Amino acid sequence: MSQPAPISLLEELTARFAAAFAGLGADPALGQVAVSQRPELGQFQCNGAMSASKALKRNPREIAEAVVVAARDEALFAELTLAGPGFINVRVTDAALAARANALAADPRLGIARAAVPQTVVIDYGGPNVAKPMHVGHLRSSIIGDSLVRLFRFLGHDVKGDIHLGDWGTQMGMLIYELSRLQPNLPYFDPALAGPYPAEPPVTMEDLQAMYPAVAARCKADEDERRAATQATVELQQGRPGYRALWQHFRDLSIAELKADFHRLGVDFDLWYGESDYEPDIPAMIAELRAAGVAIEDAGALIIPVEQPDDKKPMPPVMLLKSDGGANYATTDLATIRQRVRDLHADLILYVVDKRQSLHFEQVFRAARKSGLAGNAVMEHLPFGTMNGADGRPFKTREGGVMRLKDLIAMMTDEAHKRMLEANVAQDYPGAERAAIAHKVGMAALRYADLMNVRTADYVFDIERFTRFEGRTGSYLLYAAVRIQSILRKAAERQLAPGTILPPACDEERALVLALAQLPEALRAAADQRMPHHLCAFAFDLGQALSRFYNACHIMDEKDAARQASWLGLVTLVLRELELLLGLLGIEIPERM
RNA sequence: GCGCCCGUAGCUCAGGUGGAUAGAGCAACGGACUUCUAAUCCGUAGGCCGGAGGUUCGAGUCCUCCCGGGCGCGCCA
Repeated sequence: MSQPAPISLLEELTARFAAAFAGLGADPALGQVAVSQRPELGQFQCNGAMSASKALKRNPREIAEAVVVAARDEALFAELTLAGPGFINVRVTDAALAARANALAADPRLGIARAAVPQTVVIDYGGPNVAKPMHVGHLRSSIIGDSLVRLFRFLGHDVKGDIHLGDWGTQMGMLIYELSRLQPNLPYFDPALAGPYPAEPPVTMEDLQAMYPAVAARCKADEDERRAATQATVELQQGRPGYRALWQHFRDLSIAELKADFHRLGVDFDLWYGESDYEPDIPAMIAELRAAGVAIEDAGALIIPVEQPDDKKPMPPVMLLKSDGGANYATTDLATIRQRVRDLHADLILYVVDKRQSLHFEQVFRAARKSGLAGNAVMEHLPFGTMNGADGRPFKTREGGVMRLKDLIAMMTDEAHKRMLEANVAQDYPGAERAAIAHKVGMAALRYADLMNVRTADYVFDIERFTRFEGRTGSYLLYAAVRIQSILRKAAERQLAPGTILPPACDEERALVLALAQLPEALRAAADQRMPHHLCAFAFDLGQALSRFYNACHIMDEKDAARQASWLGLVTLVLRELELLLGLLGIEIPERM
């Protein structure tokens, strides 16, 4: 029933060398095998002999020789050679490679083990705000988070992706205040009235999006305006019925808009909780924190000190209640952790949030641990860098405003369309199919261009470069997959079926099998580091290995039927890995292009 | 001021726990198409890895200092 966890090729090689090192009395960890940096010398390498030299007080070269003798296995190793001070270079037999490829082909999970101990993982990403248009600042959080959701879920964890909507706090008070100024006669503002209120919202989404920047700017500039907005916020939080009714309208309008935007982007959430959902829990949480002596009064506010003796920097306390009695961002975040641990039974909580908020999360995590409300859950802030324009400043529209996600998606699709026209791609397909392909190409370009960067680094948005059909782009990978699909269709027409994969007969074929065997390491690196760019890099390497093979070996013209069937099996396997990888990146592959 | 992140080819970026000659894409130059979709592939050229010390048999990677850039630092979210 429960099958033994599959072991990757690299793990198998490492196990052999680890045993050999252990046999010499050295640390088995020194047996770590890596893909060779010098392909002309070997496919893999092990450098442990040099490190072992000190502990064993022996010449590294001697150690390497002894390891090679101990590891010897003619079925697995085609070649074990020594070089330099004690490098061990490894080549694997073609028979072993073929066996590995067939094992992958036979495994629905492509050799990827399910987590031995599945965890409940809550991933907090997206984080759009009600009434504010979603802009490119939310883009990275959304697509990185989405990719991590897909990855952790594939690895067998119980994943809950939570949008953590910004639907509470000052911004809502600002909007209510702004509407009271613009339309003071609405029933929501009549203190004598406690409802019922109209079912239809008094404003449209467009109105809200115009109101927010206006009122935010005035609050920033004018003390009185700010006070009025704060007053509205406090009254909302105290439950004034008209304000709650308005808030509900604003929230409903925004969610409808957000769902449409995220759908276009291909991002889904399991949970649509918002900050407001934790609001009722806050008094009880504060009472607990007070009772436990964790929260203390300071200068009229309620705080949790979180500094530690070994801090190298000043660590401000978490502000639970401001001196005006209002709750804060951090308060909501703590209440959220409390709920995720108590009700969702989270083992791991990942926050895909802008790197500028790292101090905030440091404080909140400390407070959550100190107070015990995090239980045993592990919390991690997964910071990401900014998407910049060509000027190196955060990406803006030509007019200098924030780029709305909806417009960005349209831009990407249009640009993809333009490229397709230039390259004469899909021009004879039906218009609806062509449009669908353009959307997929545009989204693939956007997601790949974003995810290929190391998460924490800033990157430059360059739509022309992203949508190119050449090089490290989403389109390149779609093309690789589509070419395989095309071959498999042609083969099916000729009644040719994929067969057992034979030992590779040429360098391109061998390199392709070797690339295929490295899938587990790519997924593991991406998951361990929570860095999807490893998936991007591996997908490109695999695509390139495929293209080389494709150029060198003409499948449909192959005369040897067994070899032809083997090649069909091989490219089927490549397609399955590409489908998995692109799927984890949230990239959809069209039937044809 | 204190703290965090970053500086690698003309441009955009990779570089597990320190390992051999620092890689890729784009751009440049030269090749391979009666195409299983050339959106591809092969080759050439391009580098004092910001600078200076140090640890080590070995440093892009670890430590210290400096230069240059980004960001953050109690009642915003």
